[in-house]
Amino acid sequence: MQDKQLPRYQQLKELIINKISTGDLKPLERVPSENQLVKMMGVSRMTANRALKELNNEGYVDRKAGVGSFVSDFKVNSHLFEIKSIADEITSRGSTYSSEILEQSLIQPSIDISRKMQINTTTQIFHIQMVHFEDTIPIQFEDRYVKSDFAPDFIEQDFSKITPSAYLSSISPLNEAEQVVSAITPSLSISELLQMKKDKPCLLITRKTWVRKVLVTYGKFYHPGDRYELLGNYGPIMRKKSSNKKHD
Amino acid sequence: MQDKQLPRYQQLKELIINKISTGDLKPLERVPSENQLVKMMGVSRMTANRALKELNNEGYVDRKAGVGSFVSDFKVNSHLFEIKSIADEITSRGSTYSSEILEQSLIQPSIDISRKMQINTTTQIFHIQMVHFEDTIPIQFEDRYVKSDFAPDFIEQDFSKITPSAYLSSISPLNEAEQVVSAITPSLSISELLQMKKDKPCLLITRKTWVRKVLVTYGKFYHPGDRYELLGNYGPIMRKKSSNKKHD
DNA sequence: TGTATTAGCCTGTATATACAACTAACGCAA
DNA sequence: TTGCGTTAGTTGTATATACAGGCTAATACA
Repeated sequence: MQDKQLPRYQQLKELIINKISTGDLKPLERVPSENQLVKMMGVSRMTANRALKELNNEGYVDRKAGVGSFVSDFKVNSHLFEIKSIADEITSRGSTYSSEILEQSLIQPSIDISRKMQINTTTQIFHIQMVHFEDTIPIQFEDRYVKSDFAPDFIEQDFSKITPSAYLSSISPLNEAEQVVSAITPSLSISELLQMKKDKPCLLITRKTWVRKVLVTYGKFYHPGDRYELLGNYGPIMRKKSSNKKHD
Repeated sequence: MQDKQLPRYQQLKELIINKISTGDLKPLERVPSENQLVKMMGVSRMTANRALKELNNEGYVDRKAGVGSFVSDFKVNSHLFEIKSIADEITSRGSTYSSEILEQSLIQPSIDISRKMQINTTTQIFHIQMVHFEDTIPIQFEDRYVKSDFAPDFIEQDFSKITPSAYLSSISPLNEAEQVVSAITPSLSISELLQMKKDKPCLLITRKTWVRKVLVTYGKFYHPGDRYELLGNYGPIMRKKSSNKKHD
């Protein structure tokens, strides 16, 4: 349809993004160097440089002078309101993480959920409900739906060992997300799960994530208001520093 | 101190950022074109291009092929959790905005506030408390402190005509912000101001903003949980489209 | 006067080239 | 074995050049 061809640096970017998305290139693996792209694709080095530099800015790859370019480890992503694993968050505070799984099944979505996930009611999806604890104190109730074709092995995972978030981003880095934050009074069952006193407020995060423009998960995350807050930093210059990861 | 000189494209960027920060270049004003920078600064066009392109990515300037580069209008900023005027937000929904000012004065900060604003208790600062309404329904209680040297005329403003946020960003675009979102049970006085029922939850946003690395405001913004939510979008490709603004 | 063309400036893209700085790995000498 | 210099490959920066395409305003023409 688009008879107008994309610029060459953009073609290079999409080629590499595709290899990452399909798993052809895995996190921490080496990406073709600028000079390799010059030979392989017949472009000038500046064009290859532009493609890799932009992929770096967008968080797809990490680059290091004298070493090379590598597929970035998407565990550290979403610089702003970090959509990271609640388990990492808890352990990085020096606390002990644990969890309790309440439900993990393949279901027929309700009308409401099918609409939110942009599917019809006959398409089965995964559903998980679990509570995350910080030193035995409940810190999040997770109520999540996942497209079954995106993560066909979802049902067999042991989510006491790896969180759904971590598992899903191990399949493919999520490249788009939307979240709505609100303050609610939790239902009785949720307030009990979170061991909250009656009428205490709850921070509710409703989040959708997309991979390659396709919605893959929809989830609600409930946090006790007195035990959790969301932090966000904004500013023009806010590049994350990459940690000292080993490469092959 | 830094005997190592910065790269030239970086020098260009800082030169322009400086002119924007000091007000030498104002929003929507024309920024030197690539060819002008070539002549003025004695760099090649590609170097000037890189500087302007990066300033564009970082949100400092808007560029348009065939037209030029312009200082961006920071009213539409913070692509993610938008820190925008509550009044704009309400009117853009088609509702009527109004407000009620409860306090507007120059005060001696408390120990707590002086620490949060990184000043000593003898430095006087401005304090404002007001309620923002959407069609006569209270939607936000604002409790804000402002450094007096940043906005010396703050006390004389008529904040029923222009919101504090809008006034402050008219003085200088805020280039850095931090906000913490939490869910609380409001105090009795606040729940009355917001016409909330007893024990209903409240979304509290605590925000600090900096201009040129100096903290200028500290504020708490309370929203009725059932009348307000925060939306955030994340993704690698999410450039905002600039509206059809007139340039000189 | 009204309309079409053109000239000129702007950004976007692409190439070829060059040198600097950094890093890992190898080889060689102490 | 240890230590050090060399070397090859990588990214970072910078220049000069070129053409395409978007936009505006001046110009030429009817």
